[in-house]
Amino acid sequence: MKKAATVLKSNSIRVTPQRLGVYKLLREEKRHFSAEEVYAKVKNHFPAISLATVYSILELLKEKDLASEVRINLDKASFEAKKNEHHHFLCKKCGEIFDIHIELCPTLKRRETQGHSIDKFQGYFYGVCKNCRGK
Amino acid sequence: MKKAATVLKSNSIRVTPQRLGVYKLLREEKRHFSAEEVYAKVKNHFPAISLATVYSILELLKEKDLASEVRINLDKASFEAKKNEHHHFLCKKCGEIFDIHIELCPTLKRRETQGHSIDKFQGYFYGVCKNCRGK
DNA sequence: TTTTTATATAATAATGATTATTGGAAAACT
DNA sequence: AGTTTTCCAATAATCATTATTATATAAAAA
Repeated sequence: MKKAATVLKSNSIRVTPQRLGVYKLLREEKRHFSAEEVYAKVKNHFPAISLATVYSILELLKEKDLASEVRINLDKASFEAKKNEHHHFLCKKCGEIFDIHIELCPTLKRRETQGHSIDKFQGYFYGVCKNCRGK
Repeated sequence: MKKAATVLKSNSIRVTPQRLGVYKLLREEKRHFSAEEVYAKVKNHFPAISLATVYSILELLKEKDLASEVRINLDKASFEAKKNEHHHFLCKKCGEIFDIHIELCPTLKRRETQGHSIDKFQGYFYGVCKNCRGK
């Protein structure tokens, strides 16, 4: 895997420690983070970083297609490093988000439906996760 | 179709003019409303109603499964009267939300995946709607 | 390496959606 | 009617996100 700094540069993002910190966090821990969580984590390395900076870095990574925002939670956004198209599952007990890798049916893969042209499709699943089942 | 007041009663919701107003709006105009839009509309009939009341009524309708909340928009919730399971399309040009009625593939109809049990599936489509295409 | 220049950051403040509170009004029950 | 319960309006409070701005810093130029 390419070094994080190289990826940023090749996307014409000026490399700063804060940006590197946020991007590496998303790439290395392969889970979903709220902006607050990113802030808390990155703060360990850069105590002076501010929440607003975290938001602006996340926005930048989104624009450059290095991160994506998931809105399966009703109250706040989650962020993850960009991966192949996949879908999400939200556990209503523990609140954790899981990636769902499922091959979608042809109907959902169409790039057009009812006259609308489709750029992107996101599948959101809700239920109880395997850890919480039987508790 | 049953009268709105009857539906509320049979769901053990005490009928008040405000509740009736909100519920009838969602049932009769079959589109998606933000809380602000519901407020503006219902205000025509009940000038004294407050936004907080609108939120609390929407919450109540959701609990009783008479309305549902859609979060295809990143910044605010949309509400609609409960219908059969369907999916949503958000136009990135005009911001309008359209219902998408598509038969799901068997994979998505499973009530279980990767060990998680699934209550609900929501498909979100993003793109350019038929009205905005070719503009 | 130093200087320059543009951009990024920190530290607020501001905004906008949603939720909590509270006192008083209306409905249901006795 | 009197009592109790629930509802509602009118804030105020909260929480996520965005805007602002003065200072700091990375990359480019000298």
